[in-house]
Amino acid sequence: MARSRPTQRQIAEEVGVSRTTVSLVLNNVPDTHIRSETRQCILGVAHRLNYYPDAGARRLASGKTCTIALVWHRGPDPAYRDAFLPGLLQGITRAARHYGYYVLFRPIEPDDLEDSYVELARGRHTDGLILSGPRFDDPHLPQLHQEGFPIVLHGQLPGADIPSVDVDNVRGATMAVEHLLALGHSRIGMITNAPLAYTASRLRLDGYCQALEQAGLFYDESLVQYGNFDEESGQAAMEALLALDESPTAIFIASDMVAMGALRTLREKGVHAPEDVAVVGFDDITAARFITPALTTVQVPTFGLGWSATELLIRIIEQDTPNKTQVLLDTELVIRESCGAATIN
Amino acid sequence: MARSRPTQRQIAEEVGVSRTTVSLVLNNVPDTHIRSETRQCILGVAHRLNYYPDAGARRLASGKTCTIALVWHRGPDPAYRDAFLPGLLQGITRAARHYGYYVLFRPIEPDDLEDSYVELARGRHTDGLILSGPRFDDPHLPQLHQEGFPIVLHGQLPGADIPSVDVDNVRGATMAVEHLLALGHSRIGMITNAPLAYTASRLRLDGYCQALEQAGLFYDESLVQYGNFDEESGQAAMEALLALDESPTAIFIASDMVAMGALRTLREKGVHAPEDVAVVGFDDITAARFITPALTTVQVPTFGLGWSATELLIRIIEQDTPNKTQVLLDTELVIRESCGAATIN
DNA sequence: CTGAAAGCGCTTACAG
DNA sequence: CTGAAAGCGCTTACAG
Repeated sequence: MARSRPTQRQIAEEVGVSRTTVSLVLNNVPDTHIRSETRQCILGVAHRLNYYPDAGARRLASGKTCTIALVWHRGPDPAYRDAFLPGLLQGITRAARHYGYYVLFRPIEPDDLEDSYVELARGRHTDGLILSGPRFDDPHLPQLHQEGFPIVLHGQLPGADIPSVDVDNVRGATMAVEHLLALGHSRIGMITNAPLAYTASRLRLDGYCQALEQAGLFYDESLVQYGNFDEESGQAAMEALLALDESPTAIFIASDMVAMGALRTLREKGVHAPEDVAVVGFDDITAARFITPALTTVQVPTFGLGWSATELLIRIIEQDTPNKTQVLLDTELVIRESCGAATIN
Repeated sequence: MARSRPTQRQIAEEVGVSRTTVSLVLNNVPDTHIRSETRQCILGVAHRLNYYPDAGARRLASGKTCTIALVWHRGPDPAYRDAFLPGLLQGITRAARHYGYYVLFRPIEPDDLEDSYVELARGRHTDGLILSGPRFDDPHLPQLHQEGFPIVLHGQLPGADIPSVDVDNVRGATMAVEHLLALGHSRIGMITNAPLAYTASRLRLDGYCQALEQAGLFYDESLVQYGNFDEESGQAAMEALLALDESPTAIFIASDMVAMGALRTLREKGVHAPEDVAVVGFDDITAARFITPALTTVQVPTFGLGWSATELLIRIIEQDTPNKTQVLLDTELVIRESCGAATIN
């Protein structure tokens, strides 16, 4: 890039007009009546010169970066979270583009310094942050929020009033269990997606309980096992459920990744799904439709989460904060083979 | 961010020193001997004031953005390409961070204007581009490259001398086929990952041919079917192979996604893998290890591709261009169940 | 309808 | 060892 790029000054000189006018025209500033000829002329020269405004200069002068950042906590199980990344990122970048923003991507590894994203805000690299996978023990998050820096969480931080976008975990879980109930099951087990310290995990368990209660069934603690993001945890949990005196006829597994392990165990033990036990997962990862039996699951709207988070963030940035800054998105039940619904009809 | 942020000027005034000195100290400019006390004092005040340099101002003054962009062509089958995104992005962001760069993410939808990434370069949003999934018919790519704008391709553009990083598709395919040969197969079919217009597709077919030739086997056109990124194409291709008078005893499928369809067809037809037909895939998508039988496949080093592309790009940006600007990364064969190797021993 | 001018917060020769 | 000064390329009141 040795050759010097065209500037507004050059255009101004060539057209014989002030730089102000050039800036006004190029930015299409409203309420500024420039003679149509002048306007056309400026636009023409800009185009001929192949002019693009310098991002750095514009940022400095305007005080806006027109950039948002996605801060991506990889979390305890990177592979699990990676399953959501493409959809989320697409939702974010599409919305950002739609509103004229750029997207900076900043992953935070588990062992990264926790403040590694603070400079993005403080150093004015970005006008706002989407923080995916917020940590309880992150001291900078509440502080930045307090100072008025625009932040939207993907996920939730209980007790904090920070704007957030998340999937409606309770309803998703309820839906899954209601589906199993509707198929005639009354002894329904559950494997959580993770330890209950994780908000999503707690909420999905709540949904399970609510659905049972609604159906007039009692909560049986022995039917609940705890997953831990990965396949192995699913295998262990499923083994425990199969070892019960009276094992469940249906199981809601609050994570497809965990369900992969559970299904493996069923296969190894010669227990058939859905004939011997019906299974419904959660997340709808890619593998869900390739596994045998194809997994009935609760689909997380990753694109929608990204889009909503971005829209919310941009409204906050542009001082148009909506009343409701805690958004929950609905899930959809994707019926495949593992629940037995297809076989029944 | 109403409250005004601290600036170098403020630090300078507080310490009683010029702004030049502050800048020098804060940037740790070498060969500039500032008195140690002054230095400490400046650093101290900067820290106390919670000073972070303004990114926009710095960009404007220095002419560097310290940012690279990943331009991500979603391609004809977004779902397929999404499988590589997390790994690639992680490689890129890790390397970028290591060298002090930020990463802008810019997806290009199939129907986007082709020039949608040009402004990133021309408007000085970034010091260089990684372009994943380059298009033949993209007129801006050669032009930007010609002008000396730093670009590294992820993938290849035959005939262009643009720096690029790619997986060694030929060797990967050869390795897969050699594995099947070593298991005693001599009638080995192939399903391509995509039409041959795609470079990777062509190269993987080449690798297949080379391995056969090396083994003294003849290329039998009827054993080669053409996939098209997705499951459905895999089903169709597999059906065609099964319909042959003498169907192959082993099949190399140059895409795991396509292999998912092929395996489905086998299952439906009651043909067992690996007993009746051995299968080896390519890519190692997440589903490969969850499917039954678990898919033996050629693993694409997504992280490594991202890291290498970034390193190469940054060397080019920093005028330290290596001699070799076309990089091919090795693959690794991941042996699972579908090839029968595990069963044999 | 358009222009002269200040200013955004840095970096970087240049001078001492 | 340190400072005065110019300049990066924009935007934006303000004035006419």
